[in-house]
Amino acid sequence: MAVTIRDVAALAGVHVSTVSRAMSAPHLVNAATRERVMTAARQLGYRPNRAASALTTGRTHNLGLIVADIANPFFPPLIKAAQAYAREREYHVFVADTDEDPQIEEELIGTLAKQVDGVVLVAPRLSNQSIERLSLELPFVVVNRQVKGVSAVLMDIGHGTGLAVEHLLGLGHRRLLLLAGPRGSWSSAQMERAARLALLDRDDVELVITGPNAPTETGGIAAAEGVGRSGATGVIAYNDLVAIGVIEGLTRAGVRVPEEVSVVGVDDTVAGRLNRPKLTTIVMPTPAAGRSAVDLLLQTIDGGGVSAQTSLQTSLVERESTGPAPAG
Amino acid sequence: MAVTIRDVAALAGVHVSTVSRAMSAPHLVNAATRERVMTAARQLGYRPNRAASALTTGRTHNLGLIVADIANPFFPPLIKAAQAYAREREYHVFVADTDEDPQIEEELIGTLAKQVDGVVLVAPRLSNQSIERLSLELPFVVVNRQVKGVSAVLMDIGHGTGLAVEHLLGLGHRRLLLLAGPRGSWSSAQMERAARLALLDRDDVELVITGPNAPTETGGIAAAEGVGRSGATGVIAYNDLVAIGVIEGLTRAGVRVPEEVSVVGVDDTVAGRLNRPKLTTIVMPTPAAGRSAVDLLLQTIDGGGVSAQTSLQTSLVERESTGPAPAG
DNA sequence: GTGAAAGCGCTAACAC
DNA sequence: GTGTTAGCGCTTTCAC
Repeated sequence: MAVTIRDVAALAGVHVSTVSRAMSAPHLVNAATRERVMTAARQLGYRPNRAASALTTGRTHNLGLIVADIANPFFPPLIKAAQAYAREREYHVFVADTDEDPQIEEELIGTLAKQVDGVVLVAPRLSNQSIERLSLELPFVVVNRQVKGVSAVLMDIGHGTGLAVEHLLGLGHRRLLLLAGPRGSWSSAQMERAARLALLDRDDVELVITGPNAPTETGGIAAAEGVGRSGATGVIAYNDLVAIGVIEGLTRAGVRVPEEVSVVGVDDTVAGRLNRPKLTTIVMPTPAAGRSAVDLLLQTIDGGGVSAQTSLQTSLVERESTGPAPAG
Repeated sequence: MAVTIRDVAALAGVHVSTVSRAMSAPHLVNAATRERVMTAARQLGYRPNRAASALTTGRTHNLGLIVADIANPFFPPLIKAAQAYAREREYHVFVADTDEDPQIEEELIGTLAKQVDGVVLVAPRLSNQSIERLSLELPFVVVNRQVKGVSAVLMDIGHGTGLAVEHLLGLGHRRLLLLAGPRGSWSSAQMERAARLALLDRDDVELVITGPNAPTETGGIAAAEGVGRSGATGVIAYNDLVAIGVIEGLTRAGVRVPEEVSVVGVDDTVAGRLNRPKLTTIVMPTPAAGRSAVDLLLQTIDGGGVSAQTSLQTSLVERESTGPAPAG
């Protein structure tokens, strides 16, 4: 086997407990002794076994990060940032994909529980009730979801939606279509609320909301035909993928974007930046969300369970998929 | 704390070792006893502590997966597949990002070592020598890299490159440009070799190779101006991102794709599918690679360290970024 | 300031 | 077939 604390102790000529102290409570040990221990450790290439120390301390120095679909371009920047920040704080992170299945999600939490100090749940598919129950046993942070008593990182998509609505109104659009996301999606609900709110005092503007729509390009293509039927000239899609799909569907049907119909996405993924026309989209601060989630989680862990919330601002980036409403 | 094997033992009225056996070696225990144990376990919601058992068995049931950049669209499908397959086999996976930095990569391996049974290194930036040395201490599988004595999953990019060359020749292109990847990239080297090989007996065709290029859209934009200088009408880029960048750069310079210059990418990422024109690209079987890597790793772990290789076929998908060579 | 000893949750001989 | 015991690598009282 690899080198253990015993080997270090032997080489340094001290007891194992002294080595342990030298590593994790240096002030409790004589400077000279500590030096000898450290030298011995370096010489042997000693690395403490985190799993072993977890057994006594109850701290694994591991985190779980559970997402619905790693391959969905929304998640990778968040995962990357979370993982990078965790590394800075000397934590490792288990990344797991639920394939949008709440049962897998719950199972994953169960099997991960003993090996982590806490879990970040990104846009979970689990019910609030389940999350509340589980959060009694393990610190959680949810991203883009609000659950009583559970720390959360929220990207203020409502604000972004308001921006998108204003943008379209400014371009002269008077008939708007909001393509909702999957049933039960928190952010979709926020978008709907915000869009309604923004139009409350505008009785010259009509808002149509359709859904649920699959959060994918295919979902967007399927939704495209509804655009024509709705008569809307301004469309806000649940996410970039859906927006890209809508544009694709519209283009196939001979409808030009943005000349005849303007489309706004959500997320600001690579996909949207690469699409032609380049997508006007609501920017979700995913890297910041990843960092904040880990930060909050570590606070929750250290702070002994007080829940907190971080709200992150969204913004609108105007590119090529939106333009002036067609005359008439 | 949570429920332990002791609680189960107490409830079932047996010794802890019997519980342990009932869980991991059921055939060694009386059917009736096992039943009682299982019932007790279920009743209490008992979950074995993997970290604790790892202490005695030496098996953590965890894997490490180290990639250069989670946010690069090449990786997520691989990560997703690896993680899903690992879950089926009752393994959890630590995912870590090195930011293309070999030092971080090595450090990560070091800190992960004690907590995993093996590590998958995807397109590592580490030197062969380092990998060989590290592989003495821990089972590894490398993806798209060949290191003596280390199991590997190879995507046969050489074959794909041959296909791309043939495709361009068939379209009448006689002056080809290969945009190499980062220095030290195994797959870039394979591509160069294959391209040269494919043109060995064609002295009517000229091949120019330039590089290294950053494996990003920006790298591609930067490379675009070299295309004009080379006089090439057919370009094979190191990956989709570079291809997209080249097209962007070319377009800005007023060069039309594919009418004047044809561009082939590598990877078949979402990005390429979404790009306009849609990218003709060499398809990398990334999900299969993720699965195979985990499979090989588990074999290596169980089999006690014999190394093996899996080679995965690549193919070419023709879309809109390639076309007949311009006359003249 | 350092050593001795007990114990975290679990497994693996070894008895019986 | 089951209980006893020791021990994995580490931390944490408790003495001295």
